[in-house]
Amino acid sequence: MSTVAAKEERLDLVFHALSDRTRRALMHRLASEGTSKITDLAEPFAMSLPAVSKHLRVLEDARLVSRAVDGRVHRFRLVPESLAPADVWLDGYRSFWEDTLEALANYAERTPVPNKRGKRKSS
Amino acid sequence: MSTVAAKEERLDLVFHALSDRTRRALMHRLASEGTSKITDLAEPFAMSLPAVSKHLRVLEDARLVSRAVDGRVHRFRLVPESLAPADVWLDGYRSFWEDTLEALANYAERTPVPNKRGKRKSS
DNA sequence: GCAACATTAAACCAACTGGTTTACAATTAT
DNA sequence: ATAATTGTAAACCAGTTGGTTTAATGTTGC
Repeated sequence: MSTVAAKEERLDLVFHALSDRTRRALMHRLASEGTSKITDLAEPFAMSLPAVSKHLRVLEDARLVSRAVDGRVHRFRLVPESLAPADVWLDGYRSFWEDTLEALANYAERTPVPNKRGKRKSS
Repeated sequence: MSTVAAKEERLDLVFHALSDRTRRALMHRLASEGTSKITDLAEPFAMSLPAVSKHLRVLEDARLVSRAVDGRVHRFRLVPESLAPADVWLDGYRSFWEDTLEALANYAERTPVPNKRGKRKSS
């Protein structure tokens, strides 16, 4: 197990799950509120319950959330460590874009443009 | 500009672009080989040129690559800093899953399993 | 037992995806 | 001028997505 193809499959699932703002919002709610049942999760969204149920299924398939069925209520919790593969993938490019931003910052320093947003790096 | 909705839109585009292994492979090639024309990029893939062309368009829409037309050849280069929004989003959850992994690592420390990878945190 | 509740299933829909093939337009080389 | 090269456009296709509405299923409370 843990073949290259399987890892690519995981990345497909995770990135796809993250590509919808409703699903990202669901994750956000689970992160801040902990375990929640689906009716509560669905409440703030302007869409039907089955729609939210489907979104949760997509997140579950990507293992980004897990489900605990307790009687008639399904409780979801975040499984944030499932984001690790995506993070590791991005890691491979982080040096790349930090170099670019660094270059950009250096350029900005030498250039007298006033509306420079102070998005400072620690280094 | 830079509204919440616009940022969500960017995340939608970036995560969607990353959710396909062919597109990730294209990014990988651009990262290792620098600027490349589309015929060269398409060569190792078992699909038609128009298919690769479409994938590059998706990456371009997400601003993950940029295109420079020079005569009849289109040269692509990576725009890795466009990964930053996705990285920032993941950042909001990193502490979460690192806590989990830390707990897992602590557990592993008390458990005689040898193959623990030394991914240390600075803190 | 029965009504209310929590959730999924099923059927449907329009739009999008990832791929194809064939045609076209533009540029370059001979 | 003509042929080869580079790439997109267009038309098409099967499958998926994100949503709906209307059942149906299982649980819980009275």
